[in-house]
Amino acid sequence: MNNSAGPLRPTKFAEHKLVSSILDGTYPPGSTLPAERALAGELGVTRPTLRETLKQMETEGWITIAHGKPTLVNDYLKTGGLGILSTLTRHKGYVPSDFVSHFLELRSALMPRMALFAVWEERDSLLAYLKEAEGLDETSEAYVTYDWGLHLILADLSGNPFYRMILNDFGEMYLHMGGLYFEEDAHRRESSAYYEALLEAVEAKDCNGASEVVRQTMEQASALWKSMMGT
Amino acid sequence: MNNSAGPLRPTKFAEHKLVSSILDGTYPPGSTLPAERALAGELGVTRPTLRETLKQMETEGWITIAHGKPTLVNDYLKTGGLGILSTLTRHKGYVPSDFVSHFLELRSALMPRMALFAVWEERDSLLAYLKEAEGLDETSEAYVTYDWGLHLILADLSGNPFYRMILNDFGEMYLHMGGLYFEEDAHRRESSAYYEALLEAVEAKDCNGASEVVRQTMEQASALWKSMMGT
DNA sequence: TGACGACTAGTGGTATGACCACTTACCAGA
DNA sequence: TCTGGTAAGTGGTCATACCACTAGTCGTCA
Repeated sequence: MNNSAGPLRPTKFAEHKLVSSILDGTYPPGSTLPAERALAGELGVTRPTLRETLKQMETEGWITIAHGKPTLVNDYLKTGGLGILSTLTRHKGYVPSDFVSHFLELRSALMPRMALFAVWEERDSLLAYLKEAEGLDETSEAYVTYDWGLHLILADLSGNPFYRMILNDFGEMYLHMGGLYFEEDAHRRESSAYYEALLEAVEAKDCNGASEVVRQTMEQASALWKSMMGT
Repeated sequence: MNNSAGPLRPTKFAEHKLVSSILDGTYPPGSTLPAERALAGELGVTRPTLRETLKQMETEGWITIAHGKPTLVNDYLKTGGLGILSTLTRHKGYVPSDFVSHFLELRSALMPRMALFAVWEERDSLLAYLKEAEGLDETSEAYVTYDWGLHLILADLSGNPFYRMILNDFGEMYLHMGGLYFEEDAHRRESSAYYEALLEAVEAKDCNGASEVVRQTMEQASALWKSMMGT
């Protein structure tokens, strides 16, 4: 499993190089990329390969390609969708430091609502999942995986597909960041308590109660993170 | 301006054909696509062109490409991000009918929060924008554009870039659907009242009040739509 | 007989080089 | 001065050959 040292396939290499160049200011937003033939030469790949990469970057919102005109570099935070997140995550170091707190803030708006609908509509699969929480290994990986799975289940059961889609876009970022978060024993214990409280509310068929548990936990996590970074 | 009858460039044609084939069940989720060489032949395009299209569809979450294995068709509602929305919108007829109500539901969760932060942080540009509402032409286009612009401004002023990114993904869909919604005189009048109420709250520096105005309007719009479709 | 390993067909990945189509700006003619 | 064509630059497509990974087959060896 050559994880770190893999020579990178040309198409991946080109993407990585280009995104890096945009992020570090070599090709700042508003500027134009070199012509495809020239750019291909610089990167050491052929034009068809380069174009596959460019098309991908375009659908993610990094650039705008137009026939006859030079390719334009976008202000990705303004014009891009959530799709850029997965790519951004792979470029550690360029992820704005406040992205996590912004995500937590957003999550506070979404999760309580998802929980409300989820518990109301269907509880069986949710109950089954929550009961697995007891046997969790005390490892970071186990907790991130489980925690993210809980997010997804709530999204699915809410009946609104958009919740799931939004989470999908955040997936890579969450698994990456959460991996660090759950290294701490205290954080794992806190989450365990959250799972228990939620289980209790769900068993009591208490929609509003469950939603409230989620809300408090989310707000708390958000506030906790802000205070951690603030100091 | 050949809008409707344009012969469609090969790459666009291929995308449209493939997405249609996935949506109508020709290539159902879980199945595999024909080999690239064969598929290129069927579609009447060359392989490099086909591949550009496939790479785009992959980044949007429609399919999963793996070296050596046949290309897999995903269950886009499960694995895809919000990126598929723009493409989906272009395929009218296949947009699930309840997508609008689901969007309105999601919006109810997001906009009040955005408004709260926006009014708190900065009010000047918001005030300026809200004051433009009076001189709006009584046309559908004018209203959709303005209404969507208000969404974007609130997102930007909230300070959380994710709100803007989410809206960006919904952009095409909103402009399309909203175009129909604002055909009705009653709907335009209702929105006008909303803009006025919001302006009032913002001028009074009343964050919570503004947020509440937004919340009520969003909930009301959501409920209204559901009752319209329910009958 | 069973497990291991090379072989091979099928599929995606990349490379070349040529040509088509759109955009822009420059320049010649009215 | 205005107009229209023309040429250069850029993205879009084509055609074909070859490289690289996967999985199933089949022969070999213990």
